[in-house]
Order: sequence, then C-alpha cells, then structure tokens
Amino acid sequence: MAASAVQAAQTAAVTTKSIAKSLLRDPSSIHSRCQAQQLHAQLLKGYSFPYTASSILAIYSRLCLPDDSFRAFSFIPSPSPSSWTSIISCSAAAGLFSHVLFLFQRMRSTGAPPNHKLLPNVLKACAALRSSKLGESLHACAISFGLDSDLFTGNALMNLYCKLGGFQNDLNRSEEMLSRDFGGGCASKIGILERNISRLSAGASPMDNVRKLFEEMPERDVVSWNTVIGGDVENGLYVEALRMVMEMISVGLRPDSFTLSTVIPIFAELGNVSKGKEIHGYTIRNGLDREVFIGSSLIDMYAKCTLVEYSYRVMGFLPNPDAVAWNSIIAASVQNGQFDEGLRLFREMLAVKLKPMAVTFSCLMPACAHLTTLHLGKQLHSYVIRGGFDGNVFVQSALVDMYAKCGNICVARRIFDAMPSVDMVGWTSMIMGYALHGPAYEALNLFRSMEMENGKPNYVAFVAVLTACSHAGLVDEAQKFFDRMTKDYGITPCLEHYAAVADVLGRAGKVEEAYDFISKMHIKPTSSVWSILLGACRVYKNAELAEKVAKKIFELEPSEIAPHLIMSNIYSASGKWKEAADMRMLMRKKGLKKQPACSWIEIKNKVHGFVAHDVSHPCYGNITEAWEALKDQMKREGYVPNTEDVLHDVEEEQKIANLCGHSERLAIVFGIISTPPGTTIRVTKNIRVCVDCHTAIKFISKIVGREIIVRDFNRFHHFKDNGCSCGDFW
DNA sequence: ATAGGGTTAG
Repeated sequence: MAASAVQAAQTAAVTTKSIAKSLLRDPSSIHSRCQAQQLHAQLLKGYSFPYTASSILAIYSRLCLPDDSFRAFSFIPSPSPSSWTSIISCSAAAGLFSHVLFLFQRMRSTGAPPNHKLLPNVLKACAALRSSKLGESLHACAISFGLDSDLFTGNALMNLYCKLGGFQNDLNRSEEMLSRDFGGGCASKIGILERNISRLSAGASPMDNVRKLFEEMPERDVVSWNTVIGGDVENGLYVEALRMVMEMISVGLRPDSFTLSTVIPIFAELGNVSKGKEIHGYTIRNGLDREVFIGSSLIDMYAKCTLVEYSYRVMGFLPNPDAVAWNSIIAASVQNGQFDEGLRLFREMLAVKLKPMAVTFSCLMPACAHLTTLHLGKQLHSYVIRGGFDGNVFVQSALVDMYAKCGNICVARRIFDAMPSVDMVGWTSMIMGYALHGPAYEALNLFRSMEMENGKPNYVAFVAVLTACSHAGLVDEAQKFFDRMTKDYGITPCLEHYAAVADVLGRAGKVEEAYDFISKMHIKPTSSVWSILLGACRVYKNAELAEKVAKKIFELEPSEIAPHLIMSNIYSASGKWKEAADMRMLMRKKGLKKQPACSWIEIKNKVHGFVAHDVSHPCYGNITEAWEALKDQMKREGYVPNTEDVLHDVEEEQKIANLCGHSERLAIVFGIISTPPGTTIRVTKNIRVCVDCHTAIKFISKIVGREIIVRDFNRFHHFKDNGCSCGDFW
C-alpha cells in the first residue's frame, strides 16, 4: 500500500511538472490568480527546470495582480527591461501611480533606458498625480531617447499636458530635472532637449503647448485628436473643441464614441439643447446611441437643459445601462425636482442588481434633503455606511446637507466634524445649515474658520453666510461680508447676494434703503428680489412703497401669485377693503389661484399631510379634542390670537377660527398625540409660518414640554420653552 | 501600451 502511494505521488509530481512546463511555454492559458500561484509554487519547488522569476512576474502582471507581481519582482536581482516593463505596467493598471514613478526612477538609476511600451504608463501616472515637475522631466527624458515621435508616447504626453492645464509649467527647468530625477544628462542629449523644449513657450496657455505637440507628431490617430479635443473641453475652450471635431472629419477621420462623449457635455454646460440634439442625431445615424458612454452624457445633457423627459427616453433605449447610466438618470431626475422619481429609480437600480456607487448617493441625497424625509435620508445613510462610501467627500457633504435640511443640525455637525478634509462644498453646506436653523454666530464662526483653513471662499459660500446674516437680522455684518466679497475676493455679486442683503435691510425696517440698494444693482433686479422688499413693506406697513414695488413686480411677472396676495394683505391690514377686493378680482381675472398651504409630519416612517381645516385625516376627532384642551391652557398662559395675517374681510371671531385651522397646527397636534411624551416634533410646511401660528407654537412647546421643529418655505424654527431659534425674525 | 461618461453646497 505504501509503495503504491509513493508511486501515485510521483506520478502526480511528474504530471504537475509537465503541466507547469507547458504553462510556462504558453502563459496566456493562465486565467486566474489561483492558477498563477500554483504554477509559482511549482517553480519555487524547483523541479527539473530553473526557476524564472521574470516569467512568473510577466504572468502576474498580465493578470493585474500588483501584490503578487511585487513579490516576484523582489526576487529578481537585476531586472531585465521586460521585467521593468511588467512591474511598471501592472502598477499603472492597478492605479498605484506614485509607485509607478518610484519604480521608474529606480529603473533609470540602474541605467536602463526607457522604452516606448513603458513611457506611456509612466506619463499616465504622472498625469494622474498632476505632477508638473516630473512631467516635464519625463518629457525631457522622452525627447532625449527619441521616444517623443512614438505615437503612443506622443498621445500620452499630450494627455499629460492637458491634465496639467492649470499648472505653471516652466519648461526651462527641465534640463536640471532631467539629470536629477531620471538620470539623463549628457551634453548632446541636453542640446536636443533645449532645441525641442524651447519651442514650447512657458507663459502660453497649456493647450497651446498641447497643440504644438499635436502638430509636430509624425503620425496621428483618433486618440490623438480625441486627446486634444478632451483637453480643450477640460480647459473650457469649447469653440476650439468643436472646430477640431469638424477638422477631424475633414481629414477623413470619423468621430467615435470617445469624441462624442467628450463634446456632448459642452452642450450641457452651455444649455444649448438644439446643438445637443444635432449630435444626438449623429449618434443615432452612426449606431452609437446605444453605447453607455454616449447615453450617460446625453442623459446628463438633456437634464441640464431641463428636458428630463428626453433623458428618460435615452435611458429607455440603452440595452445595457451600467451603474454610471443609472447614476446619470437618478441625477437627471433629482436635478429637475423629480425627487420621488429619483428615489424610485434608485430602487429600480438595486432591483436590476447593479451596485450603487459613491456618486449614486451624492446624486440621490439631495432628493431626501428637498423632500425633508429624514427617515429616507437615514436609510440612505445606513446604506452608505454598509457600502463603505462614507469616506467619500462628496457623500459626506451631501449627508451634512441632507441632515441639516431634514432638521437634524446636530447630526449634520457630527458628520461635518468627522470629515478628515473639508472642501468648499462641505463648509458651505454646514454654514447654510446654521443659516437655516438659527445660530447665526455658528455660521459666521465657521465662515471665518473656512477662510483660515480653506483660503478663498467662492460665491456660494457668500450666499450661505449672507443668508445667515439675513435670517438673524445682522445688517452691519451682512453689508461687511458683501463689501469684502467684492473688494477682497473680487467676486461679482449675483442675484442671491443682492437678495440676501435686500432681505436683511428690509427685515430691519430699512425699506427705503433696501429700495435704493436694489435700484443700484449692476444686474437687472428680478421680481423675486423686489418681492423680498414687498414682504418687508407688509411687515412694516409701508403701503406707499409697497405699491411702488408691486408695480415693478407686475411689470416683470404679471402672473406671479405671491405679490398679488401680499398687496391684498397690505390693503386688508390697513382696512382698505375695496383695494383688497380689487386685487383679488385682478387675480381671478388673470386666472391665478392661491397655492394651498399644507404641512406634513412623519410618524413611524409614514408621512401625514394636512391642509387648512383638513377634516380628512382618520384621527381628526382626536386632533380637535386635543386642540381644544391645548387652546384653553394656552389662553390661561396668556396667548392672544393675532389676526393681522388673516386675509379675508370677515368677522374677528371667524378670523380666529381660521387661524386655529392652520395646517401646521393640525400637524403638530397630531404629532403630540401620536408620539411618546418628550419626543421632538418635526413638521414641514410649504409656505412661511404666519405670525399667529409662530406665537401659538411657542406656547405649545412650553405647555407640552417638547421641542417643535418647523421647517417653513425658507428656514427652520426650533420652538422650545416658549422661544424660537429664529429670534422672532423670519 | 495612450483617451472618455455620472456627483455634493445656492
């Protein structure tokens, strides 16, 4: 028995050996890491043939297995050119770019020359790392070895310079770096180098350099053209990019799906849908419209041009939409305000077994933020954590924004504090969060920290900090920030900045000043800016100025509802019932209908919506019963109804009854009777909270001992203990 | 061997 076992083992060994031998002769037959490792083990055992680390390295690197490749490589005392090529290609394919540069430097230090197979990979790594200095040295290296005339090297060089776009390239320093970084260096080589590189001007646009390289290439392929076109697009040279496409066609090359997916985003950016449709037509005629790369950029283009229905159609024609196509269609719907559709598409994406990516969540999160559905936001957050996407800075910023918008500013802050590096979007989301919730000093402090840590705030950051000032009524600070924005940072104010300053002036009662400020804007004020002032006129009962402002609004937007309502309200408040009636008549003549006010609340992951005097809710009986009890208690505590905001020309008693039926009160009372004592109540309302409800909710918060958070059309109110975070300023 | 699509704050 023992003898036969030995024999069997020997036969097995012979068989394995012969398999190993044949595998080495034809390494392309190895398709998995497991097979490669078994072969490696056989080689290490060193049967009858010599162990060749370089052949196993070639196999590992072809399978793109960097760890195994590194191990095999480390056993090669003096690597051959092909071994260097293997290990560097494998590192490049695995995205280990700094390793590529490190290995290349080591290779050069042994005196081994670069070759045309290797250099494109090194250039790719350099482009990925945006290393301008090394890039120039590599360029010098390519020239000194005569590799710059190689098609692939030339393409990779052009790509490198496109990626370095924004960098200051001082090409005259290359000589020094040639010898220092990559061991070039003899006099004749440097002569060639100088002659070649001096023709690339240091001060010119980076794309000019790319174009020179392009023109000097002895041969060009579609990739060469696509690279220059891509560089033009990346550097905002849209006209030039499109001219290149035409020229490419005129020399007899056909734009491929790379070319088209590079230029389609131009029309998204410019919002030029008719040109975009032309390109779409071209893709259909050439059978390219079913490719995912084309499809994704078309979906995005139509969405950015607000033709989201076209996006859906493009998606519908894709035979095999990949995760990116799904991301695009989700982004398309969310960007166009179709939040429920975005969420539905996400579920559909999961249902077809595609794995979501970090981008998926940064596209989708704003849907929860806009819908104020905290429970959905939390579900997505847990998905983010389980999927390991919580390290992505886009996702983190989107989460900060979502939690802030869904009313949970504390969690937003916790996520913000945990961010290892905060970009401008992260800072701005957090600042905007505080602006919406009330603690303006937190917003202002964060803005200062951001200036210290992140340098230059952009215009959105100023929108956020000005919003914080306006919500807190900080007139002087707002004006200071506005001045600093224009003077210190050279940012041209846009509509939102003007709106915020006009708002803060108006709220502070400086309505005439606000009028002057708006009149002096360097862009034409829109009806929305004037409407802000109109609102202030109503609060400060300045009917005269209100009429002047309303006239401007009606000229700009004759069919906007809000100014009609406000004017009617102003007239009612000053007892001008006839004017008020005329205004409402005018609205009827124009066919304008008031948007119904509604409020909603989430109870046990279900959303309950209420409109004013809503009797449709199954718990209506309980709600009125609880409200009556609450009302008595409120009266005892000193609550007096304020009917100033009630529009209708009716008796005082009826006005009070109207107030009591306001949708937010129904939602709050329903929240109180449906949750355990002490639970925070979160209600969302589609329009501004009225003065009386604001007072009433303060009383309610004290009586029931709960925090009540109401999100209205433009901010959050945290009611607690008879006070509100907005400081009665909203 | 070289190139490409979708993302967050208002």
